[in-house]
Amino acid sequence: MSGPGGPNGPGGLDLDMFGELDRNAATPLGDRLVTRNVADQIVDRLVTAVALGVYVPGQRLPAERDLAEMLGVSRTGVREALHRLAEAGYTEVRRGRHGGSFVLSGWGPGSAEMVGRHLLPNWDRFEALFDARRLIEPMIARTAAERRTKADVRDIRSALAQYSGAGDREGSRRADELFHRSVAGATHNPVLVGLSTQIRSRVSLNLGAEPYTARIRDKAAHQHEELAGAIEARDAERAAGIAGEHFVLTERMIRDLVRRVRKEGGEP
Amino acid sequence: MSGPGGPNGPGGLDLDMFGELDRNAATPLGDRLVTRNVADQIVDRLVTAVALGVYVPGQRLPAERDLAEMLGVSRTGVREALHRLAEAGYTEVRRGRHGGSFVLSGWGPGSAEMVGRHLLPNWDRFEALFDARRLIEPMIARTAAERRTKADVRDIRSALAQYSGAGDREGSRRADELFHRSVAGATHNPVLVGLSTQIRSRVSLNLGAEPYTARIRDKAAHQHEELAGAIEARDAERAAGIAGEHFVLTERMIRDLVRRVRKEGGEP
DNA sequence: TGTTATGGTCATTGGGCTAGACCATTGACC
DNA sequence: GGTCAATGGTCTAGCCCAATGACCATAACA
Repeated sequence: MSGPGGPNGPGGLDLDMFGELDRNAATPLGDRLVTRNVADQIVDRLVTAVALGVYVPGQRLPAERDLAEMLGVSRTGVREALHRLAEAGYTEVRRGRHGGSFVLSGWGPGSAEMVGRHLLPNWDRFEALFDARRLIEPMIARTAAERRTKADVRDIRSALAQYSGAGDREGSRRADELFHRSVAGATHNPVLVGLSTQIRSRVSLNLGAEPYTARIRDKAAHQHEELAGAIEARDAERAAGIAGEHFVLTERMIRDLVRRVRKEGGEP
Repeated sequence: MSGPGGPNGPGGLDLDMFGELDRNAATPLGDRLVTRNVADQIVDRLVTAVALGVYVPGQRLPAERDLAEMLGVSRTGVREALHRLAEAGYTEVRRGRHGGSFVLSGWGPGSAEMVGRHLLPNWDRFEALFDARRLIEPMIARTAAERRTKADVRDIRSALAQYSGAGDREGSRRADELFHRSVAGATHNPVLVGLSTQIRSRVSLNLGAEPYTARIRDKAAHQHEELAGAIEARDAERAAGIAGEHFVLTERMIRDLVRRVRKEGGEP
């Protein structure tokens, strides 16, 4: 990925979003250590959040001081990150009361620019993550169906209700997270819960995926219902099947998106 | 050992179940940023390498200057890491020519003391880890059987031969690691390879090493052969079944060991 | 028109890491 | 027995990043 002065230009964004994922493959101790800049990491997360649809064009990002506190980092680092975003053309900075960094139109989820810069350069890695998720999540769903207690069912149902009642995007996101976590929780295995959480958070945080549109949301809601039903009925295989479909849903969306951009923009 | 983030570094999937489970859940931007210490990262890598049998008891780790160059880091950081290892009792540092950091032996799993002091207090953790392994490894074996290429088969066979030729316990351990890694490698998914590796290293880390007797070794060797055969034959279900049995084998051994010690020593 | 929430700027401080030199110790080899 | 090369042990100078904290500038709202 473009080093300093690479294809993105001197002020460009260099998004290394995977760190040492496949480090174990080569030498016994792995590659050289990389200590990532604070600002780099923040840029990474913000760009991803925009790609995710967490922040849509026109929307304001959290204030510098807030971001600093949220991320447990000084305002200095946050400022540098926000400025890089602005220089790269992702955002516009306004001063004064109710000012802040605003996502520019044209840079939302699905923008060709976003895909070209964020997704294509790491496509192999995305494939691996998707692939792993497609294998692991159904396994977790199957196990959940086999082991669930009444209390688990209550938790899952409650998350489901919260998903239905969620009004905005952020609410949906939270409820979705809660739902999947409660499913994983039904395995009664903290290792699996952690694993599932991490995979989901990496697919979304590292990936710029899972855009929220109304249609997707409805379909996802339906699958959630079905998955909950299968788990409640202790129908392990059906639960696994539904989980598989569920995660293929967003995966396919992203594939379509990438394919479209590849055609338009030509091969990089 | 192995501080927050686990031995795989910030990019790897982390199986640590004692971290806050809801860290990534709520906030759309994810966890608080952590800039990991250089020394921490080196410690993690070294501990993992030892746990995986890359360096066996009695063996010398690379010299400070070499490690520094290998990892692209200054000698200062390497020194701190090595000293922490020594303080933690993993290694012993010798000076002079042909000196260095040497892996210590003596934290093997056979001793009742080891069981009482380390195994019992974390028993829940083991249960979860074993449980997860019992689910994940068969899945990996299944996937490997479906995807293996001729080259994969060659790798697996080669590891198998090395296992047969291994004379001592450490040699077996290395060959075992190599075998399982090559099986995971046949999935052609770096995420799965990392996951499998991490599970193995976690088990070893908590255990010192897996129990080892001639009988177990032979049985394991036999299962390895069978697993290799199933993968070569692309018999996914059989591969999964064998993998399941295989990991149940050592699991049962450890349970027996613990039960014995519990009886002798009384409940802690 | 003041208040307030925001970004803009600055100086200071501390920590972590690098780079390099030099010392101390040991064992192998001649 | 001496020599020497490889190794850990120590120290210093310096850099860069990040944190801290204060203050300024600006714009919108009441």
